[in-house]
Amino acid sequence: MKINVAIVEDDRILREGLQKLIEMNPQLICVGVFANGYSFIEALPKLKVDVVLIDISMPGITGIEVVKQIKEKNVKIQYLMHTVFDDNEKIFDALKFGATGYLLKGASPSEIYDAILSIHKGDSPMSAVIARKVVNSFNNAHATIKNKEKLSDRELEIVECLAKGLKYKDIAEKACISVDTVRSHIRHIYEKLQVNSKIGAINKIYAGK
Amino acid sequence: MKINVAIVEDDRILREGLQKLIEMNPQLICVGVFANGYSFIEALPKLKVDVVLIDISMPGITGIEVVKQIKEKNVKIQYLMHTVFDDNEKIFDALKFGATGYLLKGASPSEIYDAILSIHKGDSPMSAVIARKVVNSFNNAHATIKNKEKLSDRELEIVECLAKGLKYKDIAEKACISVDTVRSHIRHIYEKLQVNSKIGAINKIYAGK
DNA sequence: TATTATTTAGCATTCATATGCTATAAAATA
DNA sequence: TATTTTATAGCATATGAATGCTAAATAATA
Repeated sequence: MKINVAIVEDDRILREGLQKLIEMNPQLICVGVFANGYSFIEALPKLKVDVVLIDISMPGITGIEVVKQIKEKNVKIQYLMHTVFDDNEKIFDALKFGATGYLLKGASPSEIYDAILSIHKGDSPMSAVIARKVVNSFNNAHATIKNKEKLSDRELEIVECLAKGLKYKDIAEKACISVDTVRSHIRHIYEKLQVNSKIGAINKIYAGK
Repeated sequence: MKINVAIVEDDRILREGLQKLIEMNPQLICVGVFANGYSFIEALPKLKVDVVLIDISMPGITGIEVVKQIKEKNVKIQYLMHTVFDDNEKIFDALKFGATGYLLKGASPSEIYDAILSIHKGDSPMSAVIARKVVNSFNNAHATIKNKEKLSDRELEIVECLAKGLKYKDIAEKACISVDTVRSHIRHIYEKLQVNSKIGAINKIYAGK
């Protein structure tokens, strides 16, 4: 089964280069080439696309906006964001909206082929440079784990309930204990974590992201 | 400058294979080979290590535990986790404790070399399969962004304060408005997000991670 | 221009939370 | 065995938060 690929790229040279590259590979079909987000979104209803290779930042509607708008209607299309590695925040925004792969500008033909096949398989091709940016978003998890260790199992269970927004009464029912016992647990939790509110405790346990 | 590499791997065949591979590369120095986490932790004080290639799951103390224990003392060492791709939760745990790269078992010599050089450069080498697991942890961000869009700038500002654990009085001071106005904003926020508590609102705006 | 959204502000009331103090049995640990 | 941690429970009180109702000026939008 061949993979249907669309290209969205404002730079003419790059766009045509990518098109030729896709057309040269017998496993891929180039189903559309677009110079901007508008024309792609417009053409989409008539298009059968598996993978979109899209420039992350284009004049007018950006690649991120395209992902955002289309993901709401069509979840299956995979977006391989074409980017330069110092696009920091944009890289995260695209991820949040449902992009699943990154291709650095300047990638070799074989890297481009690999990335398209990989993303179509359900993986997330991305360079180590970009992966590091993603990995770093896990960095402060270390402190929160140390706080987690301060609490007993039962206490952690209570904090989980707090994080879900349950009231003391709800927690009492769920845990089959009295409201006063919930209070007691929470008192201990606050002491251990050195906080004095539900949100304070939650932030110590599930901080950052 | 050569890169000092340590190997921690319980499987003898694999361990010796990796050792030979490292020793064959003139850019790398194998400063230690260990059959388990204990002996590595014990030897560490006398060792000058840049990159540790470590099996994620070993009998006794696991690779994850090793990362966890050592990261607290020595932040600079980079951990390249050696793993099979269906190790799902372990992969996340290692990330949280400070591992920054993944090497699949069965990787080719050149992939191993690339990964070591890459992680030492400050990037995060990992296969597309593993990257996808990481990327998927961003999946529910979409819903939260849509909720964010429902709020005005001022309201978002208030929610941020709530998330930090500020009280109404604190928020009023910080925003230079009256406590009643804070109340008013929060009332509107709750209506828009269809919630009835601070934590409910926070979860709608900063959900999941 | 008419309507809606935003930002500001007030007051009263009920409900929820935080905290001070106490207490007991079981379990884990020194 | 002695001590500490954990899980349970109670009561009283002060503080904080949620909600019901109102209102008015400005900004944005239909």
